[in-house]
Amino acid sequence: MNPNRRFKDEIYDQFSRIGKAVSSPKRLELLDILCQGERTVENLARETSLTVANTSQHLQVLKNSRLVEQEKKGLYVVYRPAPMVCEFFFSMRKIAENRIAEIEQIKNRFLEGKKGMEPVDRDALIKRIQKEEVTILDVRPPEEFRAGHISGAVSVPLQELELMLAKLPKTREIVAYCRGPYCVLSVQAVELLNKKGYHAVRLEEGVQDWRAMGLPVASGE
Amino acid sequence: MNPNRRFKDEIYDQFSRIGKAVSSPKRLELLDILCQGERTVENLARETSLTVANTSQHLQVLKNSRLVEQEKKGLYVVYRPAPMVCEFFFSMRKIAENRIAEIEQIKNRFLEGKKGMEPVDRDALIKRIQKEEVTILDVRPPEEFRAGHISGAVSVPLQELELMLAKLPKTREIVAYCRGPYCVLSVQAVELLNKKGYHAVRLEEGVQDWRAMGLPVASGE
DNA sequence: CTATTATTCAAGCAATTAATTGAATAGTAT
DNA sequence: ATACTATTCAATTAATTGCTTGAATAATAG
Repeated sequence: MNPNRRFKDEIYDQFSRIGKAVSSPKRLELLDILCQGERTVENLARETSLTVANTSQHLQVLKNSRLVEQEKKGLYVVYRPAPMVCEFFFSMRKIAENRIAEIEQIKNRFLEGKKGMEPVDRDALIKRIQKEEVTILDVRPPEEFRAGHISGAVSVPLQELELMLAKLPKTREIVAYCRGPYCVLSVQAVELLNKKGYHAVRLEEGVQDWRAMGLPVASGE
Repeated sequence: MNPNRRFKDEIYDQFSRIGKAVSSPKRLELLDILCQGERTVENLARETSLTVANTSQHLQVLKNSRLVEQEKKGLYVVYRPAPMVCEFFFSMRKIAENRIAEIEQIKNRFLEGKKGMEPVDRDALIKRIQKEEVTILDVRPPEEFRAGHISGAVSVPLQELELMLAKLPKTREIVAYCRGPYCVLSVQAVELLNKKGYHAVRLEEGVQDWRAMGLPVASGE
């Protein structure tokens, strides 16, 4: 074959390794989770409703296309996204949200009929958060809160929310957030809170979006 | 199934439409070419060494994932990238170049033994270009030159290079460029020029990269 | 050493995809 | 109308991929 043609075929073949890695919905979900912080295989399997073997296979694919890195820590293998990968994932997500109308529809259908999920005036909400006029709940697992959270937020993992209810103010408005627009933890939190008589709304943005907007993020504690 | 799980599956399934679109080497090549300017199916088929039917099918896939748009112009159908798609493609290319070592190897193997292709001091070359100490040749097809080219460059499509040789200065250094690092037009141009006794080198960057570096780009003429 | 746990490997099946071929459609020119 | 050209459609084949299952490996604890 023509060497020029061969060169191009070889080059685009290499590029397509990245594309193949992100052509599977489950691998995208894995990447999304990994962008919140490193995880073990088992943890990822639980989050994605995959078998452990299947999760491991998907992670091998991601590793072979250099999108994730792994590190053995004792009995566990911890995976984390490679540099630049999260930015790439977000640009892909953004293009999907902007150009694929079905995504908005799926979101609306899912949130339909749920209280506190109506699209709020985002900028107004963010202003109130900044002025500390509301209580902000980070309902993700505690490791994720530690890895980075919205400044001023309180860590109340969804699982513990019911037990912690007593400590929350009934009069003050509550804003719950989790990993971003496709994470349902905050949806469940807001549902529960409203059922119990609190005034709660959901913030769609996750920590990444928050940071990307230039707003303050804290970590640790 | 659990409605939360269903929601996630549906969402990531939509995201994966973008990934599936860019998981094929040929579709990536098509996108790369389209980012240089709109094209007809036939033209794309010729550039990619695909059959017309096959090209059309790939373009349908890209259209269904909303990465390209089409417009019927008389007998022809003209395709062009959708908004944000080229930025996305470039970020994908960048991640591939940075993380997949094979790409550099393939490039080196291809350029090995060719004169004028040795990696030059890029910044020094760009300075000389800006100071107009060298002649810059844009060896892409004329439509692409018209759609946008490096300021000060002269359009000499590769096909016409041999005929235009007489008009080129033998003493002054010549810099040839085309679509970017994976376009071989400039490689062929530099090879020909050096064989004929000119002093020619290749600029790896394409117009997009040039613009991205904040350097002046012109169009028309 | 043995048992336990986390992860990976290997084989097999069902579903999806890329490329090929030949036919169909839609504009244009005569 | 008829001929011609660019593009798309439809059917087929070969190759690839995702998931499941059960076994293998590796680190740790008793």
